[in-house]
Amino acid sequence: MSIRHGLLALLERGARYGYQLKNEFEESTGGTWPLNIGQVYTTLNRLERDGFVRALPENEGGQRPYEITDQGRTEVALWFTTPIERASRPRDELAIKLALALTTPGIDVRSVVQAQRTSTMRALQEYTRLKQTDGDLPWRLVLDSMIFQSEAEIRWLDHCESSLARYTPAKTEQPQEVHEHERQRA
Amino acid sequence: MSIRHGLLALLERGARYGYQLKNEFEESTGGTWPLNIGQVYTTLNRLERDGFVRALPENEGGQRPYEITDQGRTEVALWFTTPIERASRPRDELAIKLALALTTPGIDVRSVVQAQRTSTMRALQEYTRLKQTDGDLPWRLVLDSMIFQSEAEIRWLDHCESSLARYTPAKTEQPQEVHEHERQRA
DNA sequence: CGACACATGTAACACGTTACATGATTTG
DNA sequence: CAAATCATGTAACGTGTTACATGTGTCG
Repeated sequence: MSIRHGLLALLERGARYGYQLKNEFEESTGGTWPLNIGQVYTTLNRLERDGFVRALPENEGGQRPYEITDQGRTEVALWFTTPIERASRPRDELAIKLALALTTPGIDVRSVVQAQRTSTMRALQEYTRLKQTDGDLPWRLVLDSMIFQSEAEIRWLDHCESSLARYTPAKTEQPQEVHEHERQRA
Repeated sequence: MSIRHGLLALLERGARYGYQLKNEFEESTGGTWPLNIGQVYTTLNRLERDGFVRALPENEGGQRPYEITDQGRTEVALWFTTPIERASRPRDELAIKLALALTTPGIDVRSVVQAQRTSTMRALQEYTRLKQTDGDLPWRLVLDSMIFQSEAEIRWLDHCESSLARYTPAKTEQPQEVHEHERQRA
């Protein structure tokens, strides 16, 4: 529902037409999440269907602006004041993947973890590099969000690895060739 | 694509039928992400359509197990070895919300941030409480993931607030004797 | 003129959600 | 017997993605 509400929030600043909405949406997050223009028009139709926006007559430039309705304003206000619960967010694919990797035979969880960490660290470096660039406050905060999330992910991956080490006897990590795998568990 | 790949990974352990898959999927993440049973059957149909699984004949118990195909095995392996990029994840609704709140007139960003923090901290407490309970490793790691993410979110929210303070002159920070309900909007 | 940005829209499709319909088996 | 659990499936709908079709205006 981010696009729906996002566009609605943009319309609260005044009437806008599709192309404008796409640009302002992308600008406000520094192009972090590109928005397909087609999506804008379908979303606007749905918003109109639900009574949150109203299409204005086509203007001189051949543009078709939309304006927000009172119902739309209520909806935006509700969106802003209602916190986002973790349970209502999409399933965390990475967590699912690792959880399943643990119990899938023939999968080396450690290499899964390591490949992910390498990728995430590269992303983190790119975000940090981008931070040197200057931009407006909204964009910088979005970027910071990515950074905080990446850091948390790396920490979690490290944590997974050490939890793993505690549960499964290390294979051939270093030259410690103890035959741990013979050990039995109660 | 988490369900699709999740079910496929479960099928790599052996043939399973729908109901079984639902249960194993939920168990492996400790019920963090409940899975609608209807979704399982539609997903199985799509997986079959795409050649990743094969329906087996109905057995004595009236169950209809599916088995993974070679193509399916390749797909699972690819899933496990390919890191998940941040760009390929769903848009971060919270980041979008805050970015837009900053430039939406009449929205008090600070209260948005605070409401979210309160909610997130409550969730974090609940996760921490759950950690006392015992469960298997996959579930504990999923829980840890939620904890790490919540902590990162709180850190980010704090960071947003202090960035905000640097940009907009603080209003009435300490003595909150203002009757909030009297406040007018431009 | 040709390329590019501006601007609107549709169609087909993917995944996911909810609700509904149906029946068998187990258990208090 | 009634209720709960097990088990399969379908229908309707929602958001989001991609690709396509179309047209105007501008600028080198």
